[in-house]
Amino acid sequence: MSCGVPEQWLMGDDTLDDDSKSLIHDAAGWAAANAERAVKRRGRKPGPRSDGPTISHVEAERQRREKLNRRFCDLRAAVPTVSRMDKASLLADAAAYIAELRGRVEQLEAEAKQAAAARKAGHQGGGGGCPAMGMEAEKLEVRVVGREQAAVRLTTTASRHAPARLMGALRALDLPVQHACVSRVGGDAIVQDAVVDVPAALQDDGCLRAALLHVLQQDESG
Amino acid sequence: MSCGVPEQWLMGDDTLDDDSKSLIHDAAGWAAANAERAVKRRGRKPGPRSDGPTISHVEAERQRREKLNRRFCDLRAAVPTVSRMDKASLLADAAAYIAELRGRVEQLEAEAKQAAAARKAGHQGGGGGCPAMGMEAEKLEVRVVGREQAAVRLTTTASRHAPARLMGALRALDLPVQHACVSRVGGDAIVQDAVVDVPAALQDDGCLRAALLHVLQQDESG
DNA sequence: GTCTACACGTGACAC
DNA sequence: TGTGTCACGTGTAGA
Repeated sequence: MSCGVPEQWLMGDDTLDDDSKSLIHDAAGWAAANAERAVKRRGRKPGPRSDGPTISHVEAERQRREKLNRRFCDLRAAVPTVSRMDKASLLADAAAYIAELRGRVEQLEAEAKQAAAARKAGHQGGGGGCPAMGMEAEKLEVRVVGREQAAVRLTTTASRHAPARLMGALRALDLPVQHACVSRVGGDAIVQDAVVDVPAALQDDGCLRAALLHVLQQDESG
Repeated sequence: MSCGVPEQWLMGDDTLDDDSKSLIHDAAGWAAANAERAVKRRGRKPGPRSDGPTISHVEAERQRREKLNRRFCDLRAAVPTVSRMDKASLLADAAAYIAELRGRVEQLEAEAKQAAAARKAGHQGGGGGCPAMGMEAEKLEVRVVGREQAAVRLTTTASRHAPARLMGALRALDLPVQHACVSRVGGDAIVQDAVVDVPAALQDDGCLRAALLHVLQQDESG
């Protein structure tokens, strides 16, 4: 098996099939197993015994010890941080590792929850279906310039993803962006300047601005 | 202490201060402790012994057993899923619990890495998912700069509304835009430069680029 | 030599 | 009833 123990644990029962079901209850079988166990035998000697009903008890206890040691081996394989090859230290390390893992799970789950909450926020307008919420801090300026182009400036203070909103609105109106510049000032204020192509039907400041505002109000998410 | 064991574990050493440092090496102290230990004494009888140098060995072994049982108690407290009050079962449950925790940590970390890329469009198309159409004329460069920011450059030639796509992708990944600049050159080629905030989980060039590409591929419309 | 850790056989419970 | 688990004292091996 060789689970990494120094040279002990899982005593010399190498020839005994470790099926954990091979119960040897007759004296002959136990004697054979005991003879093969002679190598690297630690504990007390068998001593003078009168073979009675206790011999099955001895074997049962032996198998119990084997099972326990096997479990120790498994646990040792499951714990990556093993300070010493000691049984007691292994138990302590296992408990510490479990605590560490649980802490990491807790932190990761909290992060996931927070991220999900932050992402879901805004999509569900908190105070009723008024789509104009948050527009108080927005200002949209539009000026048609030249023959088929317009300059657009959107200033926001409470829109985490205002760039996506403006670009999405321009796409919704099919206004190709010729140039754009986004700057965040002071953490939450965002100034966006853009130059877009404008079809003939929208070459009016008020008309274009109304169309853009209408589309912007459809997308209040962040 | 009462860590939840049935009525055993932490044998009748109730009067012995469990400081794990009270070494009783003199015969009188051991005799007193042994007398108080008389209640609920399991194991073998003392038998006819000639009080010699073994008495300290007995006490040392006793303290080792106590320490081991204490560790068992601690481990039991750390494992929430205890099937049986058995020592071997506790070891197996601890190993299983560690495996479960590790699996959860792995999954959560993977989820955190992927951020909310899967939130935009819920599982579209079961066929492997190679929507590389139209991507030949696109190039995305990502470089994490500074502590929590990244520079992104998207160059496109066949995407009429590439600005909306990039900003939408940045919103989908919840990457706030600090600065951005869009320039159209020659009619259909568009160069976009942006500086975005990046959470700790995505502060890796390859990881961030993969996430952005994945989201960009969801939005091939124009 | 001491000290630490372990396996063993064994008596005693408990179900 | 036995069957399973535990604590105990002990012998032993390594540092």
